[in-house]
Amino acid sequence: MLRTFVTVAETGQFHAAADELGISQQAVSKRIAALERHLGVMLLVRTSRGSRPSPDGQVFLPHAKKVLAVVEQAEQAVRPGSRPLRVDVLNRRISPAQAVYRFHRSHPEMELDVVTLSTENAAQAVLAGTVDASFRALPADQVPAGISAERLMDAPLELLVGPGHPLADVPHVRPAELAGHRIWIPGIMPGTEWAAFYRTLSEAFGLSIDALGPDFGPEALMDTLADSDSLATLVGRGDRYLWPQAHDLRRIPLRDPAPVYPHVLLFRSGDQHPVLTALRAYLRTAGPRTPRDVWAPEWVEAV
Amino acid sequence: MLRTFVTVAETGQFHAAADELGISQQAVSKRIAALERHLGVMLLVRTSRGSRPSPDGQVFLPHAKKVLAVVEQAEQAVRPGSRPLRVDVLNRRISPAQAVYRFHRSHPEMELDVVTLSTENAAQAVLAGTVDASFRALPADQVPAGISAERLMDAPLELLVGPGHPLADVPHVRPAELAGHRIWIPGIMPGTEWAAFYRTLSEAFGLSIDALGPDFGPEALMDTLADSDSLATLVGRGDRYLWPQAHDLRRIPLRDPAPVYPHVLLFRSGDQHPVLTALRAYLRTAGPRTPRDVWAPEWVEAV
DNA sequence: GTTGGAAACAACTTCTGGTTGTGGAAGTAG
DNA sequence: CTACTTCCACAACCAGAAGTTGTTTCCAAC
Repeated sequence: MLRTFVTVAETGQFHAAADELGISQQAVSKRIAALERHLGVMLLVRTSRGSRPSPDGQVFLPHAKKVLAVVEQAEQAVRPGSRPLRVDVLNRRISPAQAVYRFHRSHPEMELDVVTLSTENAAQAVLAGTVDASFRALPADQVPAGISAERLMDAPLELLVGPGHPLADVPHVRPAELAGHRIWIPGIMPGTEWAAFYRTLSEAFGLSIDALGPDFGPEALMDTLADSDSLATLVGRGDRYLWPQAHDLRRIPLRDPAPVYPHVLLFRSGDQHPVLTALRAYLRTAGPRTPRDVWAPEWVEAV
Repeated sequence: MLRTFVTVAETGQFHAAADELGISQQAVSKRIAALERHLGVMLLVRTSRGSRPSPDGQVFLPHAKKVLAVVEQAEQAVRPGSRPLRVDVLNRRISPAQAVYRFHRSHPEMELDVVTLSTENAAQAVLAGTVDASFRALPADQVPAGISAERLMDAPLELLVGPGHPLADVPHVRPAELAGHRIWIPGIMPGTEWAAFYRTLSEAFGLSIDALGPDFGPEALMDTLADSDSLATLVGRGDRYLWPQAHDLRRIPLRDPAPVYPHVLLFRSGDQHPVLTALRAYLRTAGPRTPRDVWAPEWVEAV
């Protein structure tokens, strides 16, 4: 209907538009009439030598073209084959996602989309082409054939506590000192490498990490933390949450050693997609540098 | 179809979306299936507890919302009642149109559209509400009741000639000196106040202005001028054409006296539209100032 | 007046897009 | 394990939207 109007406006005649659209002149007439009825205004002034946009039509024409262009973009975004690079992240707040956004802002011409797979098997999705790359912390022996893994970002962990927590005002804390404190990280799906990371971490330092419990979202977690004098959680440096501005929450860096969450980028081996190449290069240089004396699970591939 | 997808994505269930859209669950199912078939990708992953966007769906969702928003804008632009201010100009290149564009750029929040009425009777169109304001050079006695006229911009005329024209290199020229030169201004509709202006001008200074002839557009006129040693035309200072960059055309200001085209803004008396008020205020201050010793037709209302 | 071109109208046909009814898969409670 | 619930897909059916061909009206040009 919009396309019909645009075609008539550009050809100046119903019949020419009908030819171009491959339908009959009468069908064009009906479509235009329906569009005008829908909008409640006349869009075209009919003369004996064709049709020209009325004032309303002149105003509407660029909008109609814009709609068609946006529709085209929408279809392009999911058309298999020539679509933008698609990167999977665990969630959109963690530091790798933020780094991808920064990359996109500094290279606006590089088209890329960020998605969140709910799948456990991200490698399978990468192989199948559902996504082009995925940020994970996959153990080296779990990377299947055909998939490459590059450890691109180590996110140092920080303890997040409310103002009443015993550790609220220390400048930093050693992981071993967290033994006995209750650490709550809701929303971790069992069986994911995320869960494996925290399990390894808790075993290495004798922590009690409660990864279960319902996940009511980060806001609810923040509320709970702010009101509790004993509860704490772990976040990565660079993760983007509303805190600590709201709720007066404190981020306490972990040191000696500094546990890092090893973000690994999975992608199809040999994938030469230019945006993927550029993204990897960007992350190699622009990622937050790892502090000295880090701790990471042994099972993470050392790249 | 897009709205259906967005609704399902936001509610998470076909049935809830169907309720919200006022159709049956089966209809929603069909629509989504048709959309997925059209795009060639799965947009939703169906589980036994609802549906969530697939990676393709996650990418497509913001595009779909964008389409809906743009469609809404398009309808808004022509919806009678609360639509943007609509200003008619003789054509989009002349200085009043350029001034309106400048106003729009400096006040992006002021929504306004520019159209070109092909009607002779712009005042009628303003009264009828087809447009909210119209730039004309209407004689004072032709302004009908209910219409206000404000002379907002005097555009000094300039002679436009090719490099071979006898007047090509003079710094300025008096109108009377143009007697004997052939001046060609194609595309003037007889009976318009534009034609009346040039008729009055030619009578006042004994010029021979050829306002007839086919109008092949400004590019053709420029070509002709550039190649001719005797032809010239008149343009307003501030009119935006591709010249004089292309074709090596020269603009020669007219002086002693300086004829000005008196652009008058017509609008409904008492129209309090804030954008109209702001536009008039802007044009009063930002318009090009009139030089001393101007000439304008007597019949123009002196405001 | 006549002619020719452009768009609208009318009658008919097709098929899209809706409906109701039903079935299957997956979770959930007893 | 079985029964029940929830959620979506499939089938059959039906109305109306949207296409077709044929015809009429309007208007400008000859």
